[in-house]
Amino acid sequence: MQTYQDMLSNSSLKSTPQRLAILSQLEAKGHASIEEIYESIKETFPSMSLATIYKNIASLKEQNIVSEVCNHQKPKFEITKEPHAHFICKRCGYIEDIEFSDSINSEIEHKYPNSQKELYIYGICNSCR
Amino acid sequence: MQTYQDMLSNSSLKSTPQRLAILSQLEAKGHASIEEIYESIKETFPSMSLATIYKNIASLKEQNIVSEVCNHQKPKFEITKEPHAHFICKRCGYIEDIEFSDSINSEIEHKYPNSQKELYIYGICNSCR
DNA sequence: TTCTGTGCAAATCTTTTGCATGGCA
DNA sequence: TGCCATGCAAAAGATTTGCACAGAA
Repeated sequence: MQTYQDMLSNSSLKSTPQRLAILSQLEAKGHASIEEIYESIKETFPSMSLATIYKNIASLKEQNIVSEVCNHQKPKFEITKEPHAHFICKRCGYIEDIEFSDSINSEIEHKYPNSQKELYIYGICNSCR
Repeated sequence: MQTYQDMLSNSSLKSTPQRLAILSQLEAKGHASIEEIYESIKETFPSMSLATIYKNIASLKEQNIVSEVCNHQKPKFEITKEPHAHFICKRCGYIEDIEFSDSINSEIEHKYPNSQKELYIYGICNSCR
């Protein structure tokens, strides 16, 4: 299993406490917005700057270490994992990782071959209903 | 077939040249961002204000006359139609309306009943590849 | 030691709001 | 005529940038 250190040294990015903190927050929360990452890191790491989070999310995205998840509120981020689908609440922005049957996956692969695709379902989650 | 006038008078919104212009731009373009709508309306309707577009998109969304389509760039909007799926390019934001087989639709309906769901596929479009 | 990363503050967008005026029903 | 809608300008929010200093390799 790859550590954050490994992920960073395999990329062109240096390992810094700020980057490790961002990655471990993303791991803990699963999905989080810039502001959410900032607020929770600040508690234990008060010198962390918001600009640093913006810059690092941008470089971690470029290196494909984190991925952006679209929703109807603020953009959220997750650590890049095996390809998987998302269920996303249109109202509150709640995100859930989901799996589909092989038949769906192959129908979609057939329609959109080699397109690095991700499947999303936007709806209203149980607690918003 | 419903005209824009009909849509507006069936809602609580008055018919104004600005609203009609926004709806006809959305119809012409299929999908467009606030800025794109603004730029193209301004050509023939220079007094149109950007704030008016923001306000109207918000009220047209509330009335479910237009819908928001998430992508990795700026939010885009479309006139609300029959439920349908979208293919969206992660790189350039290109949006295409798509249809799925009944088997996919029913598998998804089974997993997420009554959740006003919309299916999206994010990938890389042909011209970006 | 070198060069990238960080933090701050300023700059730049983007979006929202308040208010006086205009225009639809 | 009564209200809702518009346009402007200001305010508020979100994101990016420049630069001097700090710290990873």
